[in-house]
Amino acid sequence: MTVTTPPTLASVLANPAAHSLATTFEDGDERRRAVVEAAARLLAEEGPHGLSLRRIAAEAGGSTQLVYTLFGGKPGLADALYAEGFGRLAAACRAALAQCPPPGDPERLMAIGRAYRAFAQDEPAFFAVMFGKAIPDFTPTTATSGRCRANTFGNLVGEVQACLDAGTLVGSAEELARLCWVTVHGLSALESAGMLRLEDPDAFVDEALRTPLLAHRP
Amino acid sequence: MTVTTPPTLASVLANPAAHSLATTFEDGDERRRAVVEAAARLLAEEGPHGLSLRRIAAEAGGSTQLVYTLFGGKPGLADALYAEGFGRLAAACRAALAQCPPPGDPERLMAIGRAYRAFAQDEPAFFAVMFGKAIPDFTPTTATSGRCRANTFGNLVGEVQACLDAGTLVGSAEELARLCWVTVHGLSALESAGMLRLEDPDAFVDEALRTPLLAHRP
DNA sequence: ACACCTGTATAACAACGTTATGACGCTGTT
DNA sequence: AACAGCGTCATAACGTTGTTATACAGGTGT
Repeated sequence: MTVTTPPTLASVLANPAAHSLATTFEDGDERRRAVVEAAARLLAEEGPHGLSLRRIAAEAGGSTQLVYTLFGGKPGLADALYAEGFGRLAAACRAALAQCPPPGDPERLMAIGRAYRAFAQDEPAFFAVMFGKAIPDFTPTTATSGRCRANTFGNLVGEVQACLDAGTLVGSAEELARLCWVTVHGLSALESAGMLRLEDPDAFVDEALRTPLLAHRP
Repeated sequence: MTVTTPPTLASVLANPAAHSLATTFEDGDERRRAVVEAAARLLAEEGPHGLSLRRIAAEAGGSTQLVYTLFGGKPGLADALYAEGFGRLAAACRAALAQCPPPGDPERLMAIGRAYRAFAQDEPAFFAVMFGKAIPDFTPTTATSGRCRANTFGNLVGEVQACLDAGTLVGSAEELARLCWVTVHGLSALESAGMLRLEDPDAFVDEALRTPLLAHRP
Protein backbone atom coordinates (compact mmCIF):
# COMPACT_ATOMS: atom_id res chain seq x y z
CA MET A 1 0.00 0.00 0.00
CA THR A 2 1.33 3.39 -0.85
CA VAL A 3 -1.41 5.45 0.77
CA THR A 4 -1.39 5.11 4.51
CA THR A 5 -3.58 7.98 5.68
CA PRO A 6 -7.15 8.61 4.57
CA PRO A 7 -7.20 11.34 1.96
CA THR A 8 -9.44 14.28 2.52
CA LEU A 9 -12.56 14.60 0.46
CA ALA A 10 -11.24 17.82 -1.00
CA SER A 11 -8.07 16.18 -2.23
CA VAL A 12 -10.01 13.41 -3.92
CA LEU A 13 -12.30 15.87 -5.62
CA ALA A 14 -9.34 17.92 -6.78
CA ASN A 15 -7.49 14.99 -8.28
CA PRO A 16 -9.56 11.80 -8.44
CA ALA A 17 -7.02 9.86 -10.51
CA ALA A 18 -4.39 10.07 -7.81
CA HIS A 19 -6.68 8.24 -5.44
CA SER A 20 -8.15 5.73 -7.84
CA LEU A 21 -8.82 2.40 -6.23
CA ALA A 22 -7.12 0.76 -9.18
CA THR A 23 -3.75 1.96 -7.94
CA THR A 24 -3.82 -0.31 -4.94
CA PHE A 25 -1.30 -2.66 -6.51
CA GLU A 26 0.88 -0.08 -8.13
CA ASP A 27 3.88 -1.29 -6.17
CA GLY A 28 4.10 -4.06 -8.69
CA ASP A 29 3.21 -7.17 -6.79
CA GLU A 30 1.40 -9.41 -9.18
CA ARG A 31 0.96 -12.19 -6.66
CA ARG A 32 -1.12 -10.00 -4.43
CA ARG A 33 -3.47 -9.39 -7.32
CA ALA A 34 -3.65 -13.13 -7.99
CA VAL A 35 -4.46 -13.91 -4.37
CA VAL A 36 -7.07 -11.19 -4.14
CA GLU A 37 -8.70 -12.40 -7.33
CA ALA A 38 -8.79 -15.95 -6.05
CA ALA A 39 -10.31 -14.72 -2.81
CA ALA A 40 -12.82 -12.58 -4.68
CA ARG A 41 -13.90 -15.56 -6.76
CA LEU A 42 -14.35 -17.73 -3.69
CA LEU A 43 -16.20 -14.92 -1.97
CA ALA A 44 -18.58 -14.39 -4.86
CA GLU A 45 -19.19 -18.08 -5.40
CA GLU A 46 -19.50 -19.39 -1.87
CA GLY A 47 -20.09 -16.38 0.32
CA PRO A 48 -18.01 -15.09 3.20
CA HIS A 49 -18.04 -18.48 4.87
CA GLY A 50 -16.13 -20.07 2.01
CA LEU A 51 -13.24 -17.72 2.57
CA SER A 52 -10.52 -19.74 4.28
CA LEU A 53 -6.85 -18.97 4.15
CA ARG A 54 -6.06 -22.49 3.09
CA ARG A 55 -8.52 -22.57 0.22
CA ILE A 56 -7.50 -19.14 -1.00
CA ALA A 57 -3.83 -20.05 -0.87
CA ALA A 58 -4.42 -23.36 -2.62
CA GLU A 59 -6.51 -21.64 -5.27
CA ALA A 60 -3.66 -19.18 -5.85
CA GLY A 61 -1.19 -22.05 -6.09
CA GLY A 62 0.68 -21.40 -2.87
CA SER A 63 0.82 -22.32 0.76
CA THR A 64 -1.03 -20.89 3.73
CA GLN A 65 1.99 -18.88 4.68
CA LEU A 66 1.79 -16.98 1.42
CA VAL A 67 -1.14 -14.97 2.70
CA TYR A 68 0.90 -14.03 5.73
CA THR A 69 3.93 -12.86 3.81
CA LEU A 70 1.80 -10.91 1.34
CA PHE A 71 -0.91 -9.53 3.62
CA GLY A 72 0.20 -10.25 7.15
CA GLY A 73 -2.81 -12.43 7.88
CA LYS A 74 -6.49 -12.70 7.17
CA PRO A 75 -7.41 -9.16 8.21
CA GLY A 76 -4.85 -7.84 5.77
CA LEU A 77 -6.32 -9.82 2.94
CA ALA A 78 -9.80 -8.86 4.03
CA ASP A 79 -8.72 -5.25 3.80
CA ALA A 80 -7.67 -5.76 0.20
CA LEU A 81 -10.91 -7.58 -0.51
CA TYR A 82 -12.85 -4.74 1.05
CA ALA A 83 -11.12 -2.25 -1.23
CA GLU A 84 -11.71 -4.55 -4.17
CA GLY A 85 -15.43 -4.49 -3.39
CA PHE A 86 -15.54 -0.73 -3.47
CA GLY A 87 -13.61 -0.80 -6.72
CA ARG A 88 -16.22 -3.07 -8.26
CA LEU A 89 -19.03 -0.92 -6.94
CA ALA A 90 -17.43 2.14 -8.50
CA ALA A 91 -17.00 0.25 -11.76
CA ALA A 92 -20.65 -0.76 -11.75
CA CYS A 93 -21.70 2.85 -11.21
CA ARG A 94 -19.39 4.03 -13.98
CA ALA A 95 -20.85 1.46 -16.36
CA ALA A 96 -24.35 2.62 -15.57
CA LEU A 97 -23.38 6.24 -16.14
CA ALA A 98 -21.86 5.46 -19.52
CA GLN A 99 -25.28 5.24 -21.10
CA CYS A 100 -26.73 8.30 -19.46
CA PRO A 101 -27.17 11.94 -20.36
CA PRO A 102 -24.03 13.99 -19.68
CA PRO A 103 -23.22 15.32 -16.20
CA GLY A 104 -25.70 17.87 -14.89
CA ASP A 105 -28.80 15.75 -15.38
CA PRO A 106 -30.31 14.47 -12.10
CA GLU A 107 -31.21 11.31 -13.99
CA ARG A 108 -27.58 10.34 -13.48
CA LEU A 109 -28.12 10.30 -9.71
CA MET A 110 -31.01 7.91 -10.19
CA ALA A 111 -28.83 5.71 -12.39
CA ILE A 112 -26.15 5.61 -9.71
CA GLY A 113 -28.79 4.63 -7.19
CA ARG A 114 -30.08 1.81 -9.36
CA ALA A 115 -26.56 0.55 -9.98
CA TYR A 116 -25.78 0.70 -6.27
CA ARG A 117 -28.82 -1.37 -5.39
CA ALA A 118 -28.17 -3.80 -8.23
CA PHE A 119 -24.63 -4.28 -6.92
CA ALA A 120 -25.92 -5.05 -3.46
CA GLN A 121 -28.26 -7.63 -4.96
CA ASP A 122 -25.86 -9.16 -7.49
CA GLU A 123 -22.83 -9.29 -5.22
CA PRO A 124 -24.31 -9.87 -1.79
CA ALA A 125 -21.09 -11.31 -0.43
CA PHE A 126 -19.05 -8.27 -1.37
CA PHE A 127 -21.76 -5.99 -0.07
CA ALA A 128 -21.76 -7.89 3.21
CA VAL A 129 -18.00 -7.60 3.53
CA MET A 130 -18.14 -3.89 2.79
CA PHE A 131 -21.07 -2.92 4.96
CA GLY A 132 -22.16 -5.95 6.94
CA LYS A 133 -19.20 -7.14 9.03
CA ALA A 134 -19.28 -10.47 7.22
CA ILE A 135 -15.67 -11.44 7.91
CA PRO A 136 -15.24 -12.30 11.59
CA ASP A 137 -12.90 -10.08 13.53
CA PHE A 138 -12.25 -7.81 10.58
CA THR A 139 -12.80 -4.08 10.50
CA PRO A 140 -11.12 -2.19 7.72
CA THR A 141 -8.11 -0.05 8.41
CA THR A 142 -9.06 3.56 8.85
CA ALA A 143 -6.78 4.27 5.89
CA THR A 144 -8.60 1.83 3.61
CA SER A 145 -12.01 2.74 4.92
CA GLY A 146 -11.31 6.44 4.50
CA ARG A 147 -9.99 5.97 0.99
CA CYS A 148 -13.00 3.92 -0.09
CA ARG A 149 -15.38 6.35 1.51
CA ALA A 150 -13.71 9.31 -0.11
CA ASN A 151 -13.87 7.65 -3.52
CA THR A 152 -17.46 6.53 -3.31
CA PHE A 153 -18.75 9.72 -1.74
CA GLY A 154 -16.48 11.89 -3.85
CA ASN A 155 -17.89 10.54 -7.08
CA LEU A 156 -21.40 11.18 -5.86
CA VAL A 157 -20.60 14.71 -4.71
CA GLY A 158 -19.07 15.38 -8.10
CA GLU A 159 -22.23 14.33 -9.87
CA VAL A 160 -24.39 16.45 -7.60
CA GLN A 161 -22.06 19.41 -8.05
CA ALA A 162 -22.45 19.05 -11.80
CA CYS A 163 -26.20 19.33 -11.33
CA LEU A 164 -25.76 22.43 -9.20
CA ASP A 165 -23.49 23.93 -11.84
CA ALA A 166 -26.01 23.11 -14.55
CA GLY A 167 -28.77 24.66 -12.48
CA THR A 168 -30.84 21.49 -12.41
CA LEU A 169 -30.56 21.33 -8.63
CA VAL A 170 -29.94 23.82 -5.86
CA GLY A 171 -28.47 23.44 -2.39
CA SER A 172 -25.34 22.02 -0.84
CA ALA A 173 -23.63 19.35 -2.89
CA GLU A 174 -22.32 17.49 0.10
CA GLU A 175 -25.59 17.57 1.98
CA LEU A 176 -27.61 16.43 -0.98
CA ALA A 177 -25.13 13.71 -1.89
CA ARG A 178 -25.21 12.45 1.67
CA LEU A 179 -28.97 12.34 1.61
CA CYS A 180 -29.00 10.37 -1.63
CA TRP A 181 -26.39 7.94 -0.37
CA VAL A 182 -28.27 7.38 2.86
CA THR A 183 -31.50 6.73 1.02
CA VAL A 184 -30.11 4.36 -1.56
CA HIS A 185 -27.93 2.52 0.93
CA GLY A 186 -30.85 2.12 3.28
CA LEU A 187 -33.07 0.47 0.74
CA SER A 188 -30.22 -1.66 -0.60
CA ALA A 189 -29.25 -2.87 2.86
CA LEU A 190 -32.82 -3.55 3.97
CA GLU A 191 -33.57 -5.45 0.80
CA SER A 192 -30.34 -7.39 1.19
CA ALA A 193 -31.36 -8.25 4.76
CA GLY A 194 -34.69 -9.60 3.56
CA MET A 195 -36.63 -6.75 5.14
CA LEU A 196 -38.01 -5.35 1.88
CA ARG A 197 -39.50 -7.31 -0.91
CA LEU A 198 -39.71 -5.05 -3.92
CA GLU A 199 -41.67 -5.98 -6.98
CA ASP A 200 -40.05 -3.27 -9.09
CA PRO A 201 -36.78 -2.35 -7.37
CA ASP A 202 -35.65 0.18 -9.96
CA ALA A 203 -38.93 2.01 -9.66
CA PHE A 204 -38.57 2.06 -5.90
CA VAL A 205 -35.08 3.53 -6.15
CA ASP A 206 -36.44 6.25 -8.39
CA GLU A 207 -39.34 6.87 -6.04
CA ALA A 208 -37.12 7.02 -2.99
CA LEU A 209 -34.70 9.41 -4.64
CA ARG A 210 -37.42 11.58 -6.12
CA THR A 211 -38.32 12.95 -2.68
CA PRO A 212 -34.94 14.50 -1.80
CA LEU A 213 -34.34 15.58 -5.38
CA LEU A 214 -37.70 17.30 -5.70
CA ALA A 215 -36.96 19.10 -2.45
CA HIS A 216 -33.86 20.57 -4.06
CA ARG A 217 -35.19 21.52 -7.47
CA PRO A 218 -34.60 25.12 -8.46
CA MET B 1 -41.45 -21.40 19.00
CA THR B 2 -45.14 -21.24 18.64
CA VAL B 3 -45.35 -19.11 15.53
CA THR B 4 -43.95 -20.93 12.55
CA THR B 5 -45.19 -18.90 9.61
CA PRO B 6 -44.61 -15.18 9.12
CA PRO B 7 -47.70 -13.25 10.07
CA THR B 8 -49.14 -10.85 7.59
CA LEU B 9 -48.69 -7.17 8.17
CA ALA B 10 -52.43 -6.77 8.48
CA SER B 11 -52.70 -9.33 11.25
CA VAL B 12 -49.98 -7.61 13.22
CA LEU B 13 -51.65 -4.26 12.86
CA ALA B 14 -54.97 -5.72 13.92
CA ASN B 15 -53.60 -7.37 17.03
CA PRO B 16 -50.07 -6.35 17.89
CA ALA B 17 -50.02 -8.05 21.27
CA ALA B 18 -50.54 -11.47 19.77
CA HIS B 19 -47.32 -11.10 17.84
CA SER B 20 -45.23 -9.47 20.52
CA LEU B 21 -41.62 -10.54 20.38
CA ALA B 22 -41.73 -11.05 24.11
CA THR B 23 -43.82 -14.17 23.66
CA THR B 24 -41.01 -16.07 22.05
CA PHE B 25 -40.45 -18.15 25.13
CA GLU B 26 -44.05 -18.62 26.10
CA ASP B 27 -43.69 -22.38 25.85
CA GLY B 28 -42.06 -22.18 29.22
CA ASP B 29 -38.47 -23.13 28.72
CA GLU B 30 -36.47 -21.08 31.15
CA ARG B 31 -33.15 -22.55 30.11
CA ARG B 32 -33.55 -21.23 26.62
CA ARG B 33 -33.96 -17.77 28.06
CA ALA B 34 -30.85 -18.24 30.18
CA VAL B 35 -28.76 -19.37 27.24
CA VAL B 36 -30.00 -16.56 25.02
CA GLU B 37 -29.24 -14.02 27.71
CA ALA B 38 -25.75 -15.42 28.18
CA ALA B 39 -25.25 -15.26 24.44
CA ALA B 40 -26.61 -11.73 24.31
CA ARG B 41 -24.21 -10.64 27.02
CA LEU B 42 -21.27 -12.16 25.23
CA LEU B 43 -22.42 -10.64 21.98
CA ALA B 44 -22.77 -7.17 23.45
CA GLU B 45 -19.49 -7.33 25.33
CA GLU B 46 -17.18 -8.97 22.83
CA GLY B 47 -18.90 -8.69 19.49
CA PRO B 48 -19.99 -11.44 17.14
CA HIS B 49 -16.56 -13.02 17.23
CA GLY B 50 -16.83 -13.77 20.92
CA LEU B 51 -19.89 -15.89 20.28
CA SER B 52 -18.75 -19.47 20.54
CA LEU B 53 -20.92 -22.41 21.45
CA ARG B 54 -18.45 -23.48 24.09
CA ARG B 55 -18.27 -20.12 25.81
CA ILE B 56 -22.00 -19.59 25.68
CA ALA B 57 -22.65 -23.02 27.11
CA ALA B 58 -20.04 -22.55 29.83
CA GLU B 59 -21.48 -19.14 30.67
CA ALA B 60 -24.90 -20.69 31.00
CA GLY B 61 -23.50 -23.41 33.24
CA GLY B 62 -23.86 -26.29 30.82
CA SER B 63 -22.04 -28.26 28.21
CA THR B 64 -21.67 -27.70 24.50
CA GLN B 65 -24.37 -30.20 23.78
CA LEU B 66 -26.89 -28.08 25.64
CA VAL B 67 -27.09 -25.64 22.76
CA TYR B 68 -27.81 -28.54 20.45
CA THR B 69 -30.62 -29.97 22.52
CA LEU B 70 -32.19 -26.56 23.05
CA PHE B 71 -31.64 -24.92 19.69
CA GLY B 72 -30.41 -27.63 17.37
CA GLY B 73 -27.10 -25.90 16.78
CA LYS B 74 -25.59 -22.52 16.34
CA PRO B 75 -27.96 -21.29 13.62
CA GLY B 76 -30.87 -22.06 15.90
CA LEU B 77 -29.40 -20.02 18.72
CA ALA B 78 -28.49 -17.28 16.28
CA ASP B 79 -32.11 -17.20 15.22
CA ALA B 80 -33.17 -16.63 18.81
CA LEU B 81 -30.50 -13.97 19.20
CA TYR B 82 -31.69 -12.28 16.05
CA ALA B 83 -35.22 -12.11 17.41
CA GLU B 84 -33.86 -10.88 20.73
CA GLY B 85 -32.16 -8.03 18.90
CA PHE B 86 -35.40 -6.94 17.28
CA GLY B 87 -37.08 -7.15 20.65
CA ARG B 88 -34.50 -4.81 22.13
CA LEU B 89 -34.80 -2.44 19.22
CA ALA B 90 -38.56 -2.33 19.68
CA ALA B 91 -38.10 -1.72 23.39
CA ALA B 92 -35.71 1.14 22.71
CA CYS B 93 -38.22 2.72 20.35
CA ARG B 94 -41.02 2.28 22.88
CA ALA B 95 -38.92 3.92 25.57
CA ALA B 96 -38.23 6.89 23.31
CA LEU B 97 -41.92 7.21 22.47
CA ALA B 98 -42.90 7.23 26.13
CA GLN B 99 -41.76 10.83 26.53
CA CYS B 100 -43.30 12.12 23.35
CA PRO B 101 -46.51 13.83 22.36
CA PRO B 102 -49.39 11.37 21.84
CA PRO B 103 -49.81 9.49 18.54
CA GLY B 104 -50.56 11.68 15.56
CA ASP B 105 -47.61 14.01 15.97
CA PRO B 106 -44.89 13.51 13.34
CA GLU B 107 -42.38 14.31 16.05
CA ARG B 108 -42.89 10.71 17.15
CA LEU B 109 -41.51 9.49 13.83
CA MET B 110 -38.40 11.58 14.41
CA ALA B 111 -38.08 10.12 17.91
CA ILE B 112 -38.28 6.60 16.50
CA GLY B 113 -35.59 7.49 14.00
CA ARG B 114 -33.30 8.85 16.68
CA ALA B 115 -33.86 5.78 18.84
CA TYR B 116 -33.20 3.48 15.88
CA ARG B 117 -29.91 5.17 15.12
CA ALA B 118 -28.93 5.24 18.78
CA PHE B 119 -29.59 1.51 18.97
CA ALA B 120 -27.35 0.88 15.98
CA GLN B 121 -24.62 2.88 17.67
CA ASP B 122 -25.05 1.54 21.19
CA GLU B 123 -25.51 -2.10 20.24
CA PRO B 124 -23.39 -2.48 17.13
CA ALA B 125 -23.07 -6.23 17.56
CA PHE B 126 -26.83 -6.77 17.69
CA PHE B 127 -27.28 -4.43 14.78
CA ALA B 128 -24.71 -6.38 12.78
CA VAL B 129 -26.42 -9.67 13.56
CA MET B 130 -29.80 -8.28 12.60
CA PHE B 131 -28.92 -6.44 9.42
CA GLY B 132 -25.42 -7.50 8.55
CA LYS B 133 -24.10 -10.99 8.21
CA ALA B 134 -22.09 -11.00 11.39
CA ILE B 135 -22.64 -14.66 12.31
CA PRO B 136 -20.99 -16.91 9.75
CA ASP B 137 -23.31 -19.19 7.84
CA PHE B 138 -26.41 -17.82 9.53
CA THR B 139 -29.42 -16.39 7.79
CA PRO B 140 -32.58 -16.10 9.83
CA THR B 141 -35.47 -18.43 9.24
CA THR B 142 -38.04 -16.88 6.97
CA ALA B 143 -40.49 -17.32 9.84
CA THR B 144 -38.32 -15.38 12.29
CA SER B 145 -37.31 -12.80 9.75
CA GLY B 146 -40.89 -12.25 8.67
CA ARG B 147 -42.09 -11.94 12.25
CA CYS B 148 -39.41 -9.41 13.14
CA ARG B 149 -40.01 -7.47 9.98
CA ALA B 150 -43.75 -7.40 10.56
CA ASN B 151 -43.27 -6.16 14.09
CA THR B 152 -40.74 -3.46 13.32
CA PHE B 153 -42.46 -2.25 10.20
CA GLY B 154 -45.90 -2.68 11.70
CA ASN B 155 -45.15 -0.38 14.59
CA LEU B 156 -43.88 2.25 12.22
CA VAL B 157 -46.88 1.96 9.93
CA GLY B 158 -49.12 2.33 12.96
CA GLU B 159 -47.44 5.56 13.96
CA VAL B 160 -47.68 6.94 10.44
CA GLN B 161 -51.30 5.91 10.22
CA ALA B 162 -51.99 7.82 13.43
CA CYS B 163 -50.54 10.91 11.76
CA LEU B 164 -52.73 10.38 8.73
CA ASP B 165 -55.76 9.99 10.98
CA ALA B 166 -54.83 13.15 12.87
CA GLY B 167 -54.41 15.00 9.61
CA THR B 168 -50.79 15.94 10.31
CA LEU B 169 -49.64 13.97 7.26
CA VAL B 170 -51.20 12.83 4.02
CA GLY B 171 -50.43 9.94 1.71
CA SER B 172 -50.02 6.19 1.97
CA ALA B 173 -49.07 4.95 5.42
CA GLU B 174 -47.10 2.02 4.11
CA GLU B 175 -45.24 4.00 1.51
CA LEU B 176 -44.32 6.76 3.89
CA ALA B 177 -43.31 4.34 6.62
CA ARG B 178 -41.11 2.50 4.16
CA LEU B 179 -39.47 5.73 3.11
CA CYS B 180 -38.76 6.68 6.72
CA TRP B 181 -37.37 3.27 7.50
CA VAL B 182 -35.13 3.27 4.47
CA THR B 183 -33.79 6.70 5.31
CA VAL B 184 -33.11 6.05 8.97
CA HIS B 185 -31.70 2.60 8.34
CA GLY B 186 -29.42 3.94 5.65
CA LEU B 187 -27.85 6.53 7.86
CA SER B 188 -27.62 4.15 10.79
CA ALA B 189 -25.94 1.48 8.71
CA LEU B 190 -23.54 3.84 6.99
CA GLU B 191 -22.56 5.40 10.28
CA SER B 192 -22.12 1.96 11.78
CA ALA B 193 -19.87 1.03 8.86
CA GLY B 194 -17.71 4.07 9.46
CA MET B 195 -18.86 5.75 6.29
CA LEU B 196 -20.46 8.75 7.98
CA ARG B 197 -19.01 10.76 10.75
CA LEU B 198 -21.77 12.88 12.23
CA GLU B 199 -21.08 15.68 14.62
CA ASP B 200 -24.71 15.96 15.69
CA PRO B 201 -26.34 12.64 14.82
CA ASP B 202 -29.76 13.47 16.22
CA ALA B 203 -29.89 16.63 14.17
CA PHE B 204 -28.95 14.66 11.10
CA VAL B 205 -31.72 12.14 11.70
CA ASP B 206 -34.17 15.02 11.97
CA GLU B 207 -32.80 16.62 8.84
CA ALA B 208 -32.92 13.39 6.87
CA LEU B 209 -36.48 12.67 7.94
CA ARG B 210 -37.66 16.21 7.38
CA THR B 211 -37.42 15.80 3.62
CA PRO B 212 -39.88 12.92 3.22
CA LEU B 213 -42.15 14.28 5.93
CA LEU B 214 -42.32 17.75 4.39
CA ALA B 215 -43.19 16.13 1.09
CA HIS B 216 -46.23 14.55 2.76
CA ARG B 217 -47.51 17.47 4.80
CA PRO B 218 -51.17 18.30 4.24
C1' DA C 1 33.47 -19.48 -0.14
C1' DC C 2 30.88 -18.16 3.51
C1' DA C 3 27.54 -15.68 6.40
C1' DC C 4 23.14 -13.32 6.00
C1' DC C 5 18.67 -12.32 4.91
C1' DT C 6 14.13 -12.91 2.56
C1' DG C 7 10.51 -15.68 1.29
C1' DT C 8 8.28 -20.30 1.03
C1' DA C 9 6.61 -24.76 2.64
C1' DT C 10 5.83 -28.00 6.38
C1' DA C 11 4.19 -29.00 10.71
C1' DA C 12 2.21 -27.99 15.03
C1' DC C 13 -1.07 -25.43 18.16
C1' DA C 14 -5.40 -23.80 20.24
C1' DA C 15 -10.10 -22.98 19.25
C1' DC C 16 -14.12 -23.61 16.59
C1' DG C 17 -18.73 -26.22 15.11
C1' DT C 18 -20.37 -30.61 14.86
C1' DT C 19 -21.21 -35.54 15.77
C1' DA C 20 -20.90 -39.97 18.16
C1' DT C 21 -20.85 -42.40 22.54
C1' DG C 22 -22.14 -43.48 27.17
C1' DA C 23 -24.40 -42.39 31.59
C1' DC C 24 -28.37 -40.52 34.09
C1' DG C 25 -33.31 -39.70 35.23
C1' DC C 26 -37.92 -39.97 34.04
C1' DT C 27 -42.30 -42.27 32.14
C1' DG C 28 -45.49 -45.94 30.96
C1' DT C 29 -46.12 -50.81 30.90
C1' DT C 30 -46.22 -55.50 32.62
C1' DA D 1 -42.05 -53.49 41.86
C1' DA D 2 -39.14 -54.24 38.04
C1' DC D 3 -38.20 -53.21 33.40
C1' DA D 4 -37.81 -51.31 28.72
C1' DG D 5 -37.91 -46.89 26.22
C1' DC D 6 -37.25 -42.20 25.73
C1' DG D 7 -35.17 -37.74 25.99
C1' DT D 8 -31.30 -35.06 28.10
C1' DC D 9 -26.75 -34.18 29.54
C1' DA D 10 -21.55 -34.53 29.66
C1' DT D 11 -17.41 -36.46 27.66
C1' DA D 12 -14.66 -37.28 23.95
C1' DA D 13 -13.48 -37.30 19.25
C1' DC D 14 -13.24 -35.44 14.23
C1' DG D 15 -12.33 -32.17 10.70
C1' DT D 16 -11.45 -27.41 9.81
C1' DT D 17 -10.23 -22.79 10.97
C1' DG D 18 -6.48 -18.86 11.88
C1' DT D 19 -2.11 -18.43 13.59
C1' DT D 20 2.69 -19.37 14.86
C1' DA D 21 7.13 -21.84 14.98
C1' DT D 22 10.49 -24.37 12.53
C1' DA D 23 13.23 -25.85 8.63
C1' DC D 24 14.58 -25.36 3.98
C1' DA D 25 15.77 -23.07 -0.20
C1' DG D 26 17.87 -18.94 -3.15
C1' DG D 27 19.87 -14.97 -3.85
C1' DT D 28 23.26 -11.06 -2.11
C1' DG D 29 27.28 -8.82 -0.13
C1' DT D 30 31.65 -9.27 1.71
